[in-house]
Amino acid sequence: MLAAGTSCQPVLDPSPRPASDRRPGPAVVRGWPEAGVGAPREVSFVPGRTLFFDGDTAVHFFEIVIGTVRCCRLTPDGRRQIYRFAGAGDMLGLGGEAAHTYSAEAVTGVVARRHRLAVLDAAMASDGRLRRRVFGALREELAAIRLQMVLLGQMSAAERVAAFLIALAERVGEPRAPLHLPMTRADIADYLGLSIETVSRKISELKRHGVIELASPTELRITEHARLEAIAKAA
Amino acid sequence: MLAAGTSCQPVLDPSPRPASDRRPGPAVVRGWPEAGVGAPREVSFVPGRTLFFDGDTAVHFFEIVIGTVRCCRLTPDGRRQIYRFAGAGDMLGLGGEAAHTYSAEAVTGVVARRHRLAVLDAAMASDGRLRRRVFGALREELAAIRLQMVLLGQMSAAERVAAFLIALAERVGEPRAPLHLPMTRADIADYLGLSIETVSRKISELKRHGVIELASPTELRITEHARLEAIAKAA
DNA sequence: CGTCATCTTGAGTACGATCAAGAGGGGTGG
DNA sequence: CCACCCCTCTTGATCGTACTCAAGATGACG
Repeated sequence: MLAAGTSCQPVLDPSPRPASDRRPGPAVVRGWPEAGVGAPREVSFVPGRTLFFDGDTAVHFFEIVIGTVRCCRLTPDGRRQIYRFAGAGDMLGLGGEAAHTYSAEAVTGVVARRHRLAVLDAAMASDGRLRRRVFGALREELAAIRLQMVLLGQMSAAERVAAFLIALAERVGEPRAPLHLPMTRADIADYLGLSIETVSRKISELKRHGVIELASPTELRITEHARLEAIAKAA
Repeated sequence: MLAAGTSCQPVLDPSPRPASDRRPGPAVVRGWPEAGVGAPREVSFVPGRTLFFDGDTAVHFFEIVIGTVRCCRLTPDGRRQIYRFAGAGDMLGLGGEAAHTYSAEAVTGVVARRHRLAVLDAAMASDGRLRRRVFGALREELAAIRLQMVLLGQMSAAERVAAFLIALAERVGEPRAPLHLPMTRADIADYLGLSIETVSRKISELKRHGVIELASPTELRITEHARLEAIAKAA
């Protein structure tokens, strides 16, 4: 299914496996040395595949090159909280935990650089740039997660959806550019602490009020940026 | 009001100022050198006083010696999310941000060691133990915050309150020991993403069902640990 | 003893969840 | 190529939980 060793592009599996398929499925494309952190390997994942599981012994950390990854936790009774959507440039599993405390799953086709955690500590001693970069990644993750806590604890459904779209648009940079939602409504719901139906309703409302245009469920454009920001008033 | 230089114990101000009093009010008790991170000073804060404000230039980080600190963010329209209650041994403001992204306020009388952030980077290069300790603190903060996101996004009011009490009890260690709540119901509400009334109601329910004993609003004992954990089923 | 802040409890309301049904779209097989 | 299936998304109706508003209880402090 997965043509290994031929391309850096994410190779999409025609029949993506369910997330419950409990095999980390990296296809090693190639590896090369990089200063400071040993020899990273570039690995790719088809949508739905898992980079690592909650509870796995933390051996590697990942640097995403292409694609979107959802970082999530499951409760014993099956509820899921996505606490982060990671994209190109983001680092995963940096905490240095003995075991990962969350699962990381490919939402789209994903290409990532895989580094050994073991060499990180030593490398950080000698390499100030690396140390500051790792610290910067942790800092950004903390800042983002704190914002998300305000969202989950204090904001209404409409505010959450508006804030989500704004954050997504800011990632892309261009405020007028069409926006692609790589994740499903279920993913968005579990990220925002809402039900699928509520997410769908609030998006429909924004469309009905002319704040956004919806070409398809996954393709939209923010037409009234100011109004969207007014709705997501809790910055 | 504050007898500086006389004691390490938190000196409680008889008339605590509101949190809106925008002066960081450390009373320097004494300073001494410590290996690796320059010369920390031991500073104390009366209840309600602020260690640092959201947006302040990050000059110091703090290590709590005594007391409880609430780390929070305010939305433009005045809603508050407390994302962490920090206690003895916890580190605050470690992110290394240019500016703090949250406020830290003393809930009780607080004594803390104040370190300069500027020397941290250099010290971490040479001191592996320090580096791992700082990393460990960041890791723990991330792990705790992720748990809190599951709580905020997925759990019911009853589950949140139960989980909160369990977490508090685990901090103390002794499961049968009487538990002191240093924070008000408003603090708990803003931490759990609930209203004051709901927090009060759920605590009353636990009391009515014999799961906890409530000597006073701030003094309780968990009598039925298993049932409390069953209520907070989403570990 | 009075005042103020916090906490508790009650009544009514509203927001979002749940249950349910139908629409749209992509992929597969006939 | 078309029909069918499945999955996702949308929309509607109803329900329940937690919020809001309101009033009283409790306790600390002057």
